[in-house]
Amino acid sequence: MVTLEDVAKQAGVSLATASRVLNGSTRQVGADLRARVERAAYELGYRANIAAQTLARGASNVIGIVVHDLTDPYFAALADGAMRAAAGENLLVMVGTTHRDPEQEIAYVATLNAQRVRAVLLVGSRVADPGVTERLRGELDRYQASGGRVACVGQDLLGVDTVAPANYEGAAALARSLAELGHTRFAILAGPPHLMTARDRCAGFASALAELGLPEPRVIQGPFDRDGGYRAAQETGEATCVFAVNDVMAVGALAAYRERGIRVPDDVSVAGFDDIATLRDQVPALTTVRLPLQDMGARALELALAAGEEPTVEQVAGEVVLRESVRAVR
Amino acid sequence: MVTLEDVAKQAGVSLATASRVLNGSTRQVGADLRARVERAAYELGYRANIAAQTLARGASNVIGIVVHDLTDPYFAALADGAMRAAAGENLLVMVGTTHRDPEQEIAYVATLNAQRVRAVLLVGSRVADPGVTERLRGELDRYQASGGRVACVGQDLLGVDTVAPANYEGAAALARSLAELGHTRFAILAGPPHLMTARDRCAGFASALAELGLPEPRVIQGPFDRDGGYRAAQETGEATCVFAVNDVMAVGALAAYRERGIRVPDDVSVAGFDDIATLRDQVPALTTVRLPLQDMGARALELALAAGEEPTVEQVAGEVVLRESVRAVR
DNA sequence: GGCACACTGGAAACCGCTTTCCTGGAGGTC
DNA sequence: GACCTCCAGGAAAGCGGTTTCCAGTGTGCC
Repeated sequence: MVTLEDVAKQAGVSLATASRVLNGSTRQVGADLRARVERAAYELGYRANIAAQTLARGASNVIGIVVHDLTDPYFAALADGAMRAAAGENLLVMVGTTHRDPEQEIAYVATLNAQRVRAVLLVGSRVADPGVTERLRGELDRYQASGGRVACVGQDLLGVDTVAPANYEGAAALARSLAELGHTRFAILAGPPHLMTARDRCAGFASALAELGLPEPRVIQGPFDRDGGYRAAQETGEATCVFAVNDVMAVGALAAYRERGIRVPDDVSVAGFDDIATLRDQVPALTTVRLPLQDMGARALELALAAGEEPTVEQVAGEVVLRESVRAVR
Repeated sequence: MVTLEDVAKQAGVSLATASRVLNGSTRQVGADLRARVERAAYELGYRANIAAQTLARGASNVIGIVVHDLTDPYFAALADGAMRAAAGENLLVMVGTTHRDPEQEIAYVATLNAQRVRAVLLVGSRVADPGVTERLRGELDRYQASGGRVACVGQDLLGVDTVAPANYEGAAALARSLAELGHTRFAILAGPPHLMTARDRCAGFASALAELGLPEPRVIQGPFDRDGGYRAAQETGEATCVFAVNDVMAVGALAAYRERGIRVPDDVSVAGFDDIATLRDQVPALTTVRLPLQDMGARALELALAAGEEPTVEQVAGEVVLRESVRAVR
């Protein structure tokens, strides 16, 4: 491994000079020494040891992103947005996937703290478990105490900068749009009760229905993924309109109805949430609530990096997008 | 920031002892000292500084994965497989996305080298540009010379451990299956000519047709993504069977046909490649060549970590999966 | 009882780089 | 011409760990 010292020696200069030339510094270096150093570095194929730099500078150029599942396009889009923003700031990205295990999430924060990453982005729904939240908070406190920056995408549960999609309001708006089409008997594929995102969307939808004086929707819980939607769709009974709390579940529901010969939207209307790009070509096209996922990811990074005294919570509105998977009744 | 020295001081032991207790070592430490150190570390909330550890140990516990685009489910699946494998080995993962820019890929290798990561995984098609390949090779050489490990998923172009999907053979097998259904007039949505993956799949398909004595397929080039498939599908003319070199393009093609009132598979059969999980619920279900993407990602990491003198090239077979997007003719 | 040996604990060298502090020379001013 | 300032270059002190080497102690064996 060629070190800075090798370069300095070959160029016939001091370590300090070589460092100043190669790795940026406010100090000037004379033209000929500078050239000698650059030449030596090139000839030797020098690559700075970033671990050493990080140690000496006391600051790294890495950020960490913790997501639940990269193969879920929702997280992929958020992560991608954050990574583009990071690339723009010349930051490297460390990605951890928890596969929905909150313990893993806590462990990642600890590890990223040990790595002294500049910022940590927690992407994905918080869970409604005070114990877990408490311990996560503890780990974050420790990290922040040593100068780490944190932002999260999801719920404002941690007292850190947060990009919060308007799950409740978005679902409520969707409910009103669907009610306007004449639907009265609703079902909600609600996901798991401990996931705040699922819960908020479910609650928003249900409360909008209540405000309109419509009958209570049938709420069917289950996993937050495609198969969860598929299975929950078996139990929607008489409902003429089904709201899945995310697009991936909605696609599962579409598959279930298709198999059973139930036509969407003729027999039942289906709506999702998120507006996942990969699913835009579904047939029938999915009615959903669009979230600007990439922007949200990028914004979270910005929030984390901006110093901000008080934690900022940024609400991101969703936009109801009516497509062919729903139709008007009567 | 609490350092090991703080812990040692609080526990009343030497730095060496504290290090041995907390950060793993072959050496034993007496029970009471051990307990004192652990207690002090806990009380102070000590987190080892990994940059320092990396520097001192001369080896990091990080690997790098370079992909083209995380929001493309193909890469997401490969990356996920690799990340699961990495988690099993207790390695952290640094992910870089090139957005299909080969220069970015080279730059990432340089950066990851500077980070002294344990291994680098290059995921995604090589490009048919000798200049780029040459420079990438140079950067990899440098990295490997200093003990770095490299593996790649895609083509065996770099003289490193490679997991190589059988693009040519898979496409050929698909062509034979489709020919068996009676099709004779084919079109290939071929993607861009410089992408080896696209090129190999296209060539495999075409040559199998040739061997069967069938007329030459119409080859339509374009981008490797959904919109590329959508646009290319405008030009398939008289073909009764269209092969898109990946699933995402095939979905684009399906959308194009749908819009134009061309029924799949009644009017035209469509097949893709990869068997992307997120697209399994497409209607009509996509005929494709299944690749075990997650396994491939995991395997690439294994290859990289295993010392291997000679670079291993591991062929991964694809499995033709016939679904409703194709039908027999005549 | 004496001696070799295994083992635990600590001092200190080192990993590769940054940055402070110091030195000497060039240039400017009165 | 003396004095001051400014600046380029180098020596060396860290950054926070790991690990080698050494010393001291307790144990086993003859």
